[in-house]
Amino acid sequence: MCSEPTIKRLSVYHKYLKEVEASGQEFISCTKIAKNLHLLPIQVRKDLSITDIVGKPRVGYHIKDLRDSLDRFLSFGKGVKACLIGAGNLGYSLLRYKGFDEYGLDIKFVFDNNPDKIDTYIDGHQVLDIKNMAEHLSKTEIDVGVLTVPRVYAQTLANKLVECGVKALWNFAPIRLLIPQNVVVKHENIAGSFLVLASRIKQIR
Amino acid sequence: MCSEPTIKRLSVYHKYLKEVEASGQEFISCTKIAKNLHLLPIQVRKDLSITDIVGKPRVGYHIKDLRDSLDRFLSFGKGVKACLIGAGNLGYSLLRYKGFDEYGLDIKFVFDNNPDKIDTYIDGHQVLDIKNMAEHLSKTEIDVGVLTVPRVYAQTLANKLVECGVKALWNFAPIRLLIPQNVVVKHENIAGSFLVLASRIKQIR
DNA sequence: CACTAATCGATATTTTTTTATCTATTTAAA
DNA sequence: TTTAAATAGATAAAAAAATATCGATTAGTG
Repeated sequence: MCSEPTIKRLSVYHKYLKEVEASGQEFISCTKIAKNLHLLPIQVRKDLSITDIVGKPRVGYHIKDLRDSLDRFLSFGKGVKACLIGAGNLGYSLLRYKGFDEYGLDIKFVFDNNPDKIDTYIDGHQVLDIKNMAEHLSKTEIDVGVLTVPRVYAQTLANKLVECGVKALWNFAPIRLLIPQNVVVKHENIAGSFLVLASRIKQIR
Repeated sequence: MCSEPTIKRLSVYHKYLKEVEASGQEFISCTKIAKNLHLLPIQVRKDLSITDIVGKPRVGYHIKDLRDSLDRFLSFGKGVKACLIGAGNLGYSLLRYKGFDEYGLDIKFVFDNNPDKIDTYIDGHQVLDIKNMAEHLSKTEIDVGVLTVPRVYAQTLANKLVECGVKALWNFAPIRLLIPQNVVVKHENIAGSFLVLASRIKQIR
C-alpha cells in the first residue's frame, strides 16, 4: 500500500485531473501538476508511480489514462457502508458534502436523539431515532460509524457502534476514543489543525 | 519549534490533562497517558519534553504544572484574528464549535453573499455582506481567512483575502488554492481523510 | 534499611517520507 | 537530419518521525 500523505495527495491529483480533463487537454507533465498544486515535481512523480501509467518524456502523462488509473486505485472507498450519528450542523454538512460520492461512501443510516430532528430528511436521508440503532445495524451490515456528536456522547456511542460490529470509526468529536485494537479509528482533530496553522503564522513573523 | 504531528498530539494531551485534573488527581505518568490515548509511552515522553516540566520517576508529571506549561506552549493561537467566509453548514459548525476558544481563535467577522443570511446572527456573530469585506478588513487587521464556501468560490475569495493582507488561509473547500509563497495555507482535505480511512479498512480484512 | 519495580530522560536506532541526482527517452526546432 | 531542451523513471541521499535501549532516580515493600 502507500502512506497516508500519499493517499491524500492522490485524491488531490485525482480531482485536479478531472478539471484539466474537462478543459480538453490530452497530456500533462508532472512539472505542470506540481506547479499548479504547489508541490515538487519529484513528489508528484513518485506518488503517481503507484499507478500503472508511464509518462512520455517531454510530453507527460495521458490525462484520461492517469485519471482512470487513479479511479481504480482509489476505489477502496467504493461501497463502504456508513452510518452517521449526530444530525447537528457538522453532520448536516457532511451529509450534503458531495465530495465523498465519487469515492463511494454510502451513508445508509443517520441517527440522532433529538425528537425535533427524528423523521426529518437531510439530503434524502431520513433521520432515525438513536434508540433503534442496534436494531437497524443488525439488519444491515455497516462498515463505518461517523461520529458527529457533542463530545460527551462520543465514547458511549463509539462503544455501542463497536458492539454493533462496525469495522471503523470516523470521529469528529473532540475526544480521543478508546476502542478495541481490531477497530480502525480515524480522528479529525480540528482544534489541533488550528494550532498547527497558528504555529506556522508565528514562525513566519 | 516542533512538528505538525507533535503539535496535534500536544493538543490532545492538553485536553486530556484538563479532564484528569478535574477528576482530582495530582500526578500522572506518561505510561498512563499513553495507555488512555492509545499511544506509546516513549512518544508521549518525547512530545512532553518540549515543556519545561520534569517528571518524577515512579510518579510521573505534576498534572497542573504540565497543563500550565502546555497552556503556555500552545499559546500561539492566542489572539489570532480571523474572518470566516461562508455561513453555510460548515461555517455554522465552526462558529459554534467551542474547541477553539481555549486556544484563542478570535473570529472578528463572518461574511456571506446570501441576502437571507446577511445581518442574521450566528452564535453572536453578525453575518456581513461579502461585498463589504475589503472595507471591514482595511479597518481591522486580520490574520487568518477561514474559507467554508463552495468549491467554485474558493479561489476567487482566497485572492481577495490575500489582497486584503491576511497572513494565512484555512481552507475547507475541496480545492487546492494557488497563493503567494508568503501566505500560509492549511488545507483540510476531508475527502482524502475518508480515503485514508477506507484504505485502512481494506488492509485489515 | 535494603531491595524491587516503575518511571523518567538522554541517546541511539529504525522506519517513513521527502528531496536530490543522474541517465535515457522523446519532442521540437535549427 | 541533427541538436537542444524537457521530462520520465530509477536509484540514492537527506530529513523527519517514530520507536527502542539503557542508566539514573524514586516510591513503596518486606
